[in-house]
Amino acid sequence: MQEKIKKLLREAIKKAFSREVKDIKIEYPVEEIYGDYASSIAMHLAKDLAKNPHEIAETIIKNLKETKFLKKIEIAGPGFINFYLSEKTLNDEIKTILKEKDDYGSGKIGKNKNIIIDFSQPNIAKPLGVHHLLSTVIGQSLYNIYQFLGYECIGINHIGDWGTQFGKLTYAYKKWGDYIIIEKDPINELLKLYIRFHEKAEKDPSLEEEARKEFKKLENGDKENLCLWKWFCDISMKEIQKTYDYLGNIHFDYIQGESFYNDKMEKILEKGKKEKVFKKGEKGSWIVKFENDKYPPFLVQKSDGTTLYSTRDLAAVNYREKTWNPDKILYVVDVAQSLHFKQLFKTNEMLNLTDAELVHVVFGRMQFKEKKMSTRKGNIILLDEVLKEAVKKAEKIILEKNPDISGKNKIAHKVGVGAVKYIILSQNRTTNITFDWEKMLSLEGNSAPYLQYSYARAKSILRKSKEKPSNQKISEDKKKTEEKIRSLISLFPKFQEYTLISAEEYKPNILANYMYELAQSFNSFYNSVSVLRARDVDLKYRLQIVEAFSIILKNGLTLLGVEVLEEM
RNA sequence: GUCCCCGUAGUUCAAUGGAUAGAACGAAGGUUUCCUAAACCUUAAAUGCAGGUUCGAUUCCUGCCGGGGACACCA
Repeated sequence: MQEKIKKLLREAIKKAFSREVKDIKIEYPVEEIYGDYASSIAMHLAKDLAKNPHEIAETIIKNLKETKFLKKIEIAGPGFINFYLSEKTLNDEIKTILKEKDDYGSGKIGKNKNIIIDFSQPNIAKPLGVHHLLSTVIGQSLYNIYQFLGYECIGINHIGDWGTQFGKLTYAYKKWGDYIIIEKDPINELLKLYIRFHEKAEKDPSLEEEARKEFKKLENGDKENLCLWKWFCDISMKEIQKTYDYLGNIHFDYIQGESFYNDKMEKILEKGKKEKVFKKGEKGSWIVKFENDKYPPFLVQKSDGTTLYSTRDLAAVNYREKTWNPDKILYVVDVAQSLHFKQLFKTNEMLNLTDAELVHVVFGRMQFKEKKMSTRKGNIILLDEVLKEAVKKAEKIILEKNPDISGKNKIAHKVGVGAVKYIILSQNRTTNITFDWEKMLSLEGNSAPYLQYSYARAKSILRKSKEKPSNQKISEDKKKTEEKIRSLISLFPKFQEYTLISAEEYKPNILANYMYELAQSFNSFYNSVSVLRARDVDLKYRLQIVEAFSIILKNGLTLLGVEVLEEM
């Protein structure tokens, strides 16, 4: 709809003023009385054309080619053109929804395009903390959205399974580790070793040097260290996978950690040095320098000859280009790494590794009210712990609200986990997120359970509609009924539009906010319009609306990775 | 010191340069003989400060104040 209006406006402006307007923005008016869509184009053109906006708007309207799908067009305020969709357009949309079902809202704009989404990136030997939710859930949602729009998506988990940290861990294990204890509770015991290392290293900085030596041995293929490394990885991944499973709907096409690039970095280093993009730094290290010192130097090889995160990222860009020839690569990573990605992207340009669009999908930090969270010090809120608490809370509420329902465990799991995911997804990713237990465990208001509940209500109506009609007489406020119906169905065509904007901006919260608005409108409708007690045409029509609503809600929640429930 | 991000009701968050700055939680009040009250309906309550650009600024620019982060041998 948005696109259609855009096109019509563009043509009308060309015809009337012989101007090409590239970027016409179609807005959603703040109030329903201002229509379903609006454009402020007349005001933008006013200065250029030296005419007043009203006049321009009138001329544009006169030149609109096709307006049959609209009920009316109005000029309002300082010169807005407001578009009102006709009932027929909205009803046709309902038919489309009922026909397309699970595919409704999907698109083809991504046809023949592929996109790599690099997300989650947990570290080996450390448990998933609650802050890992951000990359994992945002990344997965973008994956779902892009796939829905027709892109071929390649989800990669770039796990942190290489680097100096393994030197630290190896050193710590050799000194204080115990095989049997670790096998019993791998991640926690490895974490303890890691913390112990940092405690000791604070007093004795020479340990850092020891750790670097261990890592160098590892990188040079030392058998013992390699064996230990492999073991650390295996036992950790098993544990991490358990958490992903519990979170649900998390899917990676490839798990290619940093170690995956061990044999792929030499080529990049050679290329960089040969092309003089890599320059000699201090003590025999290699760095990239940027034009006008726009960014600080980018270290790509350490003075002892070993590699870094940056080296592996460059190798990854190269590998991904050669393997998939992607149109885009998204890095769903914390804002703390902004500079790193700026340096990486710029270096990519200098080395010409790929012409794919590289995007750092940044998100804010998770902040904690009480203490600073640091894996090194061991105060970390575990993701498992948060999820389990949320499920527990959901269980409690089920027992209060609907104690006779069957499948309580499953429902509690979907509600609890969904709620936690939704909190992350409903927030604009660029602002820092404040963690607090109360918020994480909140199951009302703007939350996943609210949406799931709305869905369950809709499905309940649909189930009951198959029973025999009550045939009671009802009196209803006709005007109010019409209003509620209009508000609800006019939101339907926007599903696709918001999905598209979410993808363009890499912001699932745009979709989430729409879903909430839709559910609110449905609940308001539910409250004042009776469906099952309506008759004949009304009954049929209202059932169609309810079904259409349920389809959109399900499709949208699926994109967010939140599961719907038939009953709750 | 340099650079980046963020400052919106009591709290946690929305708001593609547009119309009366939206929600949720919390507070005050109301709605169940009727499709699931995990709901619905009212009320009170906010753009850090000072300039600038614009017909129009929470949004763009400058300065200040406050918070977070990054600045080569960690990732």
